[in-house]
Amino acid sequence: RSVLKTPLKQAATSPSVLAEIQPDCQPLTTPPKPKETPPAEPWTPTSNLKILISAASPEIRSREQRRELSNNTSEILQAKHCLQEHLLGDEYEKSQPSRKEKSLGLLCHKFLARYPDYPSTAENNYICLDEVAEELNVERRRIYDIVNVLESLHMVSRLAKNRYAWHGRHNLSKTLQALKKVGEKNKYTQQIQMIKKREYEHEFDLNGERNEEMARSFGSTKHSEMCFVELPGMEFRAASVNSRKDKSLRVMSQKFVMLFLVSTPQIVSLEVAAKILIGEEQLEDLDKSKFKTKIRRLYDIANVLSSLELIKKVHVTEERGRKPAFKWTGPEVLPNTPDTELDTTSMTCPSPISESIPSKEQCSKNLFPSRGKQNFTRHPSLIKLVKSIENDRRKVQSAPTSPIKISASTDGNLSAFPSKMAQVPASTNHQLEGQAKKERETKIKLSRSALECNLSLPQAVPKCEAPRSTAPSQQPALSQPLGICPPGHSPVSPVILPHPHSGVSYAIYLHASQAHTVTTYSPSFMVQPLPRAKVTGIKSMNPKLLNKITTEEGDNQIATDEPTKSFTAKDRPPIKSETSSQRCLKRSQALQENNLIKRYRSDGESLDTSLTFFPSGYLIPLTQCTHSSKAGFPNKEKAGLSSLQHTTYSSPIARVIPVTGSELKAVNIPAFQITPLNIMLSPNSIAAAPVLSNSGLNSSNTSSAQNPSSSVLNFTLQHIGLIPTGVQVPANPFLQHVPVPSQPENTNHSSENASLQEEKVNENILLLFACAGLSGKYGAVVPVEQPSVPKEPQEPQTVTENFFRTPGGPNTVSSLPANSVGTDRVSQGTLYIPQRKLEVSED
DNA sequence: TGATCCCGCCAACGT
DNA sequence: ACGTTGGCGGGATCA
Repeated sequence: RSVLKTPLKQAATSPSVLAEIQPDCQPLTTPPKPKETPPAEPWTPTSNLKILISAASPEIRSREQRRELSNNTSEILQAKHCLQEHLLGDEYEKSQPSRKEKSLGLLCHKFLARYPDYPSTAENNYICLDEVAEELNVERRRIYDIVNVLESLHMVSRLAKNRYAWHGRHNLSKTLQALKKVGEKNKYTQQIQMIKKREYEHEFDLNGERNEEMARSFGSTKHSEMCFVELPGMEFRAASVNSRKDKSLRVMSQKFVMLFLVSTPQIVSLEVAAKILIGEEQLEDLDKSKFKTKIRRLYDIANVLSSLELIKKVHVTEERGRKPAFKWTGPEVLPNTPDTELDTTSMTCPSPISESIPSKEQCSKNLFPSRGKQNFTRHPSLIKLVKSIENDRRKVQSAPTSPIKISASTDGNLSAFPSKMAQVPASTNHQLEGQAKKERETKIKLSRSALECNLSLPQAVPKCEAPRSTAPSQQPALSQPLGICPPGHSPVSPVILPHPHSGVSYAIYLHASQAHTVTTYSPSFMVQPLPRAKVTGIKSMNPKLLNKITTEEGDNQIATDEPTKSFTAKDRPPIKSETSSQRCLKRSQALQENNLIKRYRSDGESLDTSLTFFPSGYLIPLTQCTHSSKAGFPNKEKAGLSSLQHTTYSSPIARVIPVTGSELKAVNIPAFQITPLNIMLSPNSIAAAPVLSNSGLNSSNTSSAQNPSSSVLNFTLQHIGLIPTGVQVPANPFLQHVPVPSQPENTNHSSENASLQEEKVNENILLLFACAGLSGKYGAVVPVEQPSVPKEPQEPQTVTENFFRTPGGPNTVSSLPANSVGTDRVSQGTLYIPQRKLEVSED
C-alpha cells in the first residue's frame, strides 16, 4: 500500500527527532532505538512537559534554525528521558509510558518538529501518513487527528490517500482572516452571547417562558451550518475528505478557531464552544452524551492548536466556578488587510437566499479570471461538481508520480475554475501566489466592496433593493440585496458620547445587534462600568434578576484580589443617585452624533492572564487617553481638542491607550467619575481604539492634510472596501468635502474629479450605514446630526433617531445597558447579560 | 471528583 | 473485498 514511496527527502526529514538526538544521551546506555521514543519513560511531570513544549516556540524555530531548535527541544526532552531512565534503571519497561507521553499534544509536537514552519516552496514537503505514524510510533488514527486540524488551518492539504502536502504557516494568516470573516458572518459573537445568557438564566431557574423566548431568538440566529472554509488555491485538495460528514474534526476545528477570532477577550470556554458547535436549537436537547463527545473532540482539537501555539489553556472563573477555556495566543488577525484578496464570501454554504446568485458569480469569475480562486464550500449543490472533479483528480493522483507531477495534477483539477495558479505546479505556488495576489489586487480593488457584500460583481449587479432604504441605491458596488450583505467586519463600533458635566467624552462601542438595537459594548477597552441602576436600556431584563446579578456580581468582585478590580457593590454609587455616570448614560441615550468606524485592534498579546477582568458596558473617558497620543498628531488638532473638552479628540490616535500588554490589565482613571474609577482592561484589550468624535468634525478641515480622524475613517472604509485605498475621506464624510484621491490610479473608478469621487465615497458611506442598518448586522450606529455640545443631560428615554431604519423595525439607539452588559459584546437589545467577572488563570 | 483525553471499535468511504 | 478515514464514546488518567 505504500507503493507510493515519495521520492522526496522524506528520509532526510523523517528521521525522528529523538533518534537524531540520541547521541546527546551518550552517557546513557539507552539502546539507540530505531524509533524515537523508547516506550517507557516515566518522566511525566506535567511541568516538565509544559516547559518543553513552551520551549519549542514556533516563533523561534523557523526555517533553517527550526530543525536545530526543535532538536534542542527534543534534546531536553531526551535528556529528561535519559535522566529518568537512569533513575529508574532498565526496569523502565515495566512502567507504561505515561498517558501524557501519548498525548495528542506531544505527538503533535513531534509531528510538527518534522516540518518547517515555513517550508520553502522549492522543497518537497510531502507527508506520508504511514511513515509518520510509523516513525512517531503511533497508530495512524492519531495522525489523522493531527492532520485533520492542520488541514483545517490549511497547514497541510491532502494530495492523495495517505499523502499530504505540508504548507506550514504560509497560509495561516490568510486562513485565519478567512475564518474570522466567516465567524463574523455566522454571528458567532452573538451566539456566544446567547449561550451565555441562556446559561445565566438557567442558573436563575427562570421559567421556560423565558427560554422559549430565548430559543426563538437564538433560533433566529440560524446557526448556519457552514462548511469547510477553504482558501484560494487550495479548493479541492481536501475535497475528498470533505465529502464525508462535514461536521468532521476539520470543520469543528475551524469553527472553534472562529470563536476565538470573533471573541473579544479571545478566550473561549469549552462549554460555550461545544454548545455552539453542537448547533443551536438543542435547547432542551442538552444531550449529555452529545455534549460530552463534543467536548472530547474539542480537547483533541485544542491539543493540536496548543501545539501550534495558537491557543493555550486557561481557566475562567465565574459564578459557576472554574471552567476550562482556551485563550487565543496566535497571531492577531486583522479584519482584512487590503493585501489579502480573500474571497470569503462564499465560504459558507450559500443560503437559500443566494440561490439566485450563481449567474453573477459566474460572471464575476469570467470578468476576473485572475481571481478565479473562488472558494467553494460543500453546499449540496456543489457536492456533485466537487466530487466529479475530485474523481478526475484522483485518477491522476492515485498513480505514483513525481512530486511535481503530483502537484501539477493536483492543481490541475482547479482548471475547472479559471485561475492562473491552477495551471501552475504546486512547487511554485507560493511564489506565484504572491505575484498573483498583487496582480489581483489592482483588479480586485474594484470589486472589493462587492466582494464584501458577497461575491457579486460590482458593476454587474443592478442596485440595492433594500426596502425602506434611505440610502442611495445607485451604488453598484453594493447593489446586492442587502439581505445577503455579510455582517460587518467589525461588530463593534465606537461612538463618542459627550459628557456634559465632567467635560469628558466617552467612547462607547456599539455593537451591531441583530435586533437592530444599539447597545454598548466595550471590547475590552479602557472603560468604566456604569451603575447598575441605569439600565434603562434593558427592556427584557426582569428587575428581580437584575438584583440578583448585582448582588452576585458584587460578591464576586470582592473575591477578586486585584486591587484595580476591587469594584465591589459598595463602591457603586447608590442606584438612585444621579451620578455623572448616570447622566452620561442618559447622554448616551441621547447620543446624537455617532461615527461609525471600524475598530482597530492592536492587541497586546501574550499578556499575563492570571487575573483578568472582562468589562461589559462601559464608558470610556477619552480625555484620559490624551496623554497617550504619543503617536503625535497635528498640533492644531490638539488645540482643537483643548478648546472643546467634551468633544474629545478628533484624532483617533489620541485615543491610543497608553497601555499595552500587561499594562492593560488595569488602569486607574481618577477624576471625572463618580462611580468607581477603576478601569478594567482585559488582556486582549485593544491598544489603540480609533474613535471619531463629533468635535473632530468641527475642528477638522478640508485641507489635503489628512487628520487623524479622517485617517481612521479612511482606514475603516478602505478596510471595509467601500472606498479604494487611494481615496481619502474627511473626518466627517457627511459634512466635509472629500479631498481628491491621493492616488487616483489606484482607484478603479474612473471618476476624475473630486466631486464625483466625493459622491461615490459618500454613497459608499451611506451604503455602509444603510447596509448596516438594513442588514441588522452592523450596529445601529448611525450618523446623526449633532448641533453642538449638549450642556444638559438628555432625557434617558431619548432615543436617537436613526439615520436608517431596518426593514424589520426601527433602528434605535437604546440607552446604555449599563452594567447589564455581559462579558462580551451584546447582540440583541434584549439580550443583556449581566456583567460577570471572569477570572482567567493559566495553568 | 471532575477534567482530560487515550484507545480502538467499527462504519463510511475510496479504490 | 480491502484499505483508508475518522466519528465516537468507554473508561483510564490526571489534577
